[in-house]
Amino acid sequence: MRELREPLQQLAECGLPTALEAMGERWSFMILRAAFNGVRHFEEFLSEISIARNILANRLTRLTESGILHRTPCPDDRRKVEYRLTKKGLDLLPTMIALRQWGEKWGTGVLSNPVLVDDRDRQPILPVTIRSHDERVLGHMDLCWMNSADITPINADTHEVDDRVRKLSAI
Amino acid sequence: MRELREPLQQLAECGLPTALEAMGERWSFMILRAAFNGVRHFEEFLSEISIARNILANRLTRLTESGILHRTPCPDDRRKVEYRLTKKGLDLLPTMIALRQWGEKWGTGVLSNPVLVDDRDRQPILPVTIRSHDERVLGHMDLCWMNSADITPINADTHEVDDRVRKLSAI
DNA sequence: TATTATAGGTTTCTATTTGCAACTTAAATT
DNA sequence: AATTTAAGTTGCAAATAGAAACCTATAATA
Repeated sequence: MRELREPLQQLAECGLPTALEAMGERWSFMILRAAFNGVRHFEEFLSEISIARNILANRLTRLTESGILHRTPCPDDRRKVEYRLTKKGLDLLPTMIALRQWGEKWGTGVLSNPVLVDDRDRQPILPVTIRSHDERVLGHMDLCWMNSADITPINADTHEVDDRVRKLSAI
Repeated sequence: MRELREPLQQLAECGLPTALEAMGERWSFMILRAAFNGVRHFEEFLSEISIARNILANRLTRLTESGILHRTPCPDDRRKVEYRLTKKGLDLLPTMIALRQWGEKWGTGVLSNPVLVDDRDRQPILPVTIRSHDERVLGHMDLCWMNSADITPINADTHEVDDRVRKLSAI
């Protein structure tokens, strides 16, 4: 980010306000976390999170409206409703993990247990970081803003990393 | 995350509530974004963000109290106060970028410009992802929870990636 | 079949938070 | 000395959050 300041009139146009409109309300991230942990029903959310009924109802509606959750009445028990993460909702996982890791790192030294591991090798995941196109880990001093028109395109096919990322986000 | 559900009683103990306590209020992320873009003074925040004076004052105090911003009276102009990101605040960059990228990807197809690039090669950064200890990009189906006591330690020295990350977060 | 329990809400009312506008205080500029 | 700037504070109205009771449809139980 350095000395280069993002053109400030355009600050309003970035993705952050959009994201906050969907996820900026109180409890939204907690509901999301529960959903990632397999929670699917109203009463289940209610008992996992210490949230008021009406607020939960409101948030679930809003998360559904914004396409983060999908609401389906259960065919087998018609009292029940299933809330499931959509692709859009699942795509919030990096954000959520990043936020959570930050909380763990800087919070009151509660060493978190259990820990998130890669199912394949059972090793803890890395801290979420910002990476250059060739996967180098970047700090905030390594970043700057550029007009997208001024960027020299590189041949993405020669970069299998980009492919992996593209493939992942196309699930 | 798969079928393995995080022990739910322990849901309360993860880093997310901590993080949300500091960053969960309305405007906090917008203030953070402004700070990352070099905004440092009260009136400057006020003109960049469409926030009310009293709310801004309140948020700046709270962000300062939670150690995300550092507040210093300016020596050269003693009316002014400087708010600067601390290390703890800077460490929120991956979270913020992840959130922003999500907003850009799923928001109303406003192709964002300017774009964040690596200062070194002027190429756009990658989408923020979750990675295994050996840098593989992981999706939510690749993750599971494990008791930290049950994890087989690997020799971190043989993994230069971990070193890079460790070095970065030690700035 | 009648009764009770469960699931997923809604309603009502109160407390807290947000937001606007005006005011304040100290320091710098003209 | 008068004005402007910076960083707040105060007072008040509107919006939002939260607790508790209530409601409706369905399912399970006696």
